[in-house]
Amino acid sequence: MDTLCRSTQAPFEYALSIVNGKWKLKIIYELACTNTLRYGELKRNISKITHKMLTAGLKELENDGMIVRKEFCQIPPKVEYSLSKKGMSFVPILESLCDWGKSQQIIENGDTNA
Amino acid sequence: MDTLCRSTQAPFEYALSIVNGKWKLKIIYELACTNTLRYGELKRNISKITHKMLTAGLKELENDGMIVRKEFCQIPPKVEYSLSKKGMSFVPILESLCDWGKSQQIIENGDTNA
DNA sequence: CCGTATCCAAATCGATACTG
DNA sequence: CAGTATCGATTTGGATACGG
Repeated sequence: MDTLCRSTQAPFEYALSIVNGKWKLKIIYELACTNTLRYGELKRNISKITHKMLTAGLKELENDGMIVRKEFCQIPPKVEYSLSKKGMSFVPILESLCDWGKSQQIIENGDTNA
Repeated sequence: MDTLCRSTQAPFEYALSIVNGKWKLKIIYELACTNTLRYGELKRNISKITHKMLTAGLKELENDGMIVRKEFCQIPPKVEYSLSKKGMSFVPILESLCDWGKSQQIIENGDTNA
């Protein structure tokens, strides 16, 4: 097993810089599930997240080009968030993460480590 | 794009509970690259990590069954870490993360978000 | 060499109030 | 409704000392 090596380190760090954080993956996951969500919907969907954390997370992901923020100029305000192209290209990784989680949850008993 | 849905949420949270953390993925990555590493080698390889963070991260990953800790009873002590079966099953995800990072780094210019 | 414990600084978080 | 600002409280993190 040596498909990972020093040459993959920079891309790896780059990916982590975007995705590593307490709420980042959850936000992306949520948008991947539902395509488009308003701020309040995200807030309600992501259990335990606070206002502050969500706004911070959304801003960072937007700055990193992962999500698109669409603001409707109206009163009361309305803002919709969705994944960008870049964000969508990340979805397969979320899927493998889910698959992995599922398979490991199933094992979780007769597990003999290597 | 609706391959992710409510039914994948539990596995997703499970995966995050193991892998979400400032250093977890880097530790796993490092072990995936080199198979077996002593504590001191890990410490040297992972840039910026401190003693405290590394020991904490290793312990959690060990508790979650991702890595195997092999202690040699000798003076001076020697401890080797490596990925468990479970940890190894996670490596493909690291690879896709690297691939994704690489492709996005390449784009990073003529990028028109969706 | 590896790991634990401790102390203190710094970053993060949660609740809340306020603006457009 | 969406977002910013602020202020304690809690958590995390770094440096260091010590023990097996």
